[in-house]
Amino acid sequence: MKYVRVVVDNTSNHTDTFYTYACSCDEIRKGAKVRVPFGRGNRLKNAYVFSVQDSLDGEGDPDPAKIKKVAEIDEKMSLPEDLIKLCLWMRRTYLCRYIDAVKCMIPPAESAGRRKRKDPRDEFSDEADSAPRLTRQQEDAMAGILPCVRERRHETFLLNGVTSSGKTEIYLQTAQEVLKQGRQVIVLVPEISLAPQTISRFISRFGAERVAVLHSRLTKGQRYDQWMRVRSGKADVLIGARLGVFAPFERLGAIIVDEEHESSYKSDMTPKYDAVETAVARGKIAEAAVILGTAAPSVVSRFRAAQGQYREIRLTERYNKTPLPHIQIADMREELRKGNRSIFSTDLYRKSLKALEAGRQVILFLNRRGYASFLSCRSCGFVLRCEICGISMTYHQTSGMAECHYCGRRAKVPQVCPSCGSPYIRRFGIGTEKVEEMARIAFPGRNVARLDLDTARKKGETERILEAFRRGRTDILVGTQLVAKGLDFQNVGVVGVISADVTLNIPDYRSSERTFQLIIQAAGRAGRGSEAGEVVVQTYSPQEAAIRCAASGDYEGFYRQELMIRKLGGYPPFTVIIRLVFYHSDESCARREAQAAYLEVKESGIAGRGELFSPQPAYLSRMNENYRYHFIIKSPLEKKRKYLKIISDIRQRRIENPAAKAVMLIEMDPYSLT
DNA sequence: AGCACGCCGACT
DNA sequence: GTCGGCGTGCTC
Repeated sequence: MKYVRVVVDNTSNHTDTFYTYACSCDEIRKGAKVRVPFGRGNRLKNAYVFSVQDSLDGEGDPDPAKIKKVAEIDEKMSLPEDLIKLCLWMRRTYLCRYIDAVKCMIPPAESAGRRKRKDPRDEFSDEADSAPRLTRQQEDAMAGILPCVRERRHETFLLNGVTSSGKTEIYLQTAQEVLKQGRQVIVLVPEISLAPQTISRFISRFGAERVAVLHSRLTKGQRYDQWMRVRSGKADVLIGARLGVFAPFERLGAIIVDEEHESSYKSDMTPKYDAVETAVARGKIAEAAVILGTAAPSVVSRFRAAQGQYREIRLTERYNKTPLPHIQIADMREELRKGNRSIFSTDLYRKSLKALEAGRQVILFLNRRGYASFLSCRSCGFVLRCEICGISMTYHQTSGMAECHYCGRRAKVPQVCPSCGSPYIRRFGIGTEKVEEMARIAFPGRNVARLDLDTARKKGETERILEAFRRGRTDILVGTQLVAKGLDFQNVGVVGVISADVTLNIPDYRSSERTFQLIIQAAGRAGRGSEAGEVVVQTYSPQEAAIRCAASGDYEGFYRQELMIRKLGGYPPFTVIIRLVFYHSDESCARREAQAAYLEVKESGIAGRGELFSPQPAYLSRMNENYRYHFIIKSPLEKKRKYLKIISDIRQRRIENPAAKAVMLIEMDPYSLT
């Protein structure tokens, strides 16, 4: 007879603990999925085994008289042991429930219909392909990675390689070695729909039989099938979006994260995990190598590499030796002075025209998020920022005031520019639709298409638009960052960033980083074929480090400057931002409970200067009939544990207190403050 | 979250 | 008597 501690699949906050059951099967293992009688009705519930013991040792164990027996064991749906450890890590790190973590790792309930379904791998050809000769730099990179794989120890590599430096080949050869060791490999890509080249290269190298694909766009049935192929050992290479990090491999040898800087690795649902951080945690637990690949590392990853937590490997040469495209900055203040009020600078217009006449194509980017309107001077480029937080303030229609989304500070909108006295201080906001319209007018007779969230919503539409562009039926493609990510078109002569200021001025401490990334990525879209390409970045803030450094390809310069700003402002990697959101249909409820939690944190006395900010309505304060209040903690790294303890105690007290009506959400390093 | 228990009023 | 209303409290 064994005793097992299980987590019961029950959405209740009140059952987020271990329950002890007796089990007559001695072979029961950690990670097993079981069915247990639960509650007064003894109805069978799904549960997962978190530990197995031979006897009841008293400590934390319940009254033996209350212990029931495990009803059945579902061997084929069990989880590997390292994932159970990862659940514990997730609960600790993101303050989610055990079951929330488990739910990330199991496929959704099998659908009733057992019809034959389409396999997501079918879309990819599997023409066999063999490993090419590596460049000298690639050889050196492999020399760093291979010993780690062979010795089966954990290490995180930050593979920092310029666009087209052959990072994918490094991934392939690392995977090759992992498979040779009889182990398995996970490859994460930021957006599966935009990475078909990566998938087909893995399928070509290893054969579709060994490869599984996992992402949220699959149907439930497809996801179940792919999950089973991994679980049963039929596949040993998994390519997936962020949830692929939870693939149930028993003998994980490596996790490869492509484009590690991408924001899509952050989950927007509970638990709000960060797949990159989770990959490193799983790599440690499973003693697997982790490779974070990127052309421009996130500030946080680069900092960790500098601290020695990761080992950085650089690839500075392009595989085909074509030069990186030239990036030109167009100063839109100057354009205004010259009387150009259009959205296209003279240079972007001329270069585009020339490229189109030469039979080449043009991509125009604009990253516009509907609600984010900031205040900017069109004469000098001044942007209204919060004096305390340093991030741009957002104009609120309702109050007519500018507000800081971090600390809640409000300011009157200045009539004239505080910096240069010009009256042209305006709310900023044009969208891709406008750009599409203007492009039609500016380039008559050319085919213009638009790709953004609105057009991508329709199934198959993204593929159709991209295919039309690939075949040259479209001359000009207007889009949001959807177009910037990893697309490989050979005939793009010009890439235009319509307004780098839009990303630069979203109210978030990462806005500079995102702008830098966006420009580097956008530039990577130009001149991928044999001929060079040109990039024009339009901005009202040409002096900004993110823009200057991106244009000159100076990552180090940007990184140094940005790190200094993060240090001064108390932002990651020097702190962890913890955000607590409270929502309820009754406004006073949400406000009162946010205030109460805030006071508890405050009265604990651990918050130093500039660490704790008082509650305020969230930007979209009324969402789905709910009123939302939030507050923010900037926790220095060494205090993270203490803050998490306090917050988890608050959560526990709220569970026990029936007067706590609002829903409390906890977010670590939130991506945005909506 | 379920689900049973229980203490109340309204019905056969 | 006993059926069912929903408030209360526990789930190994």
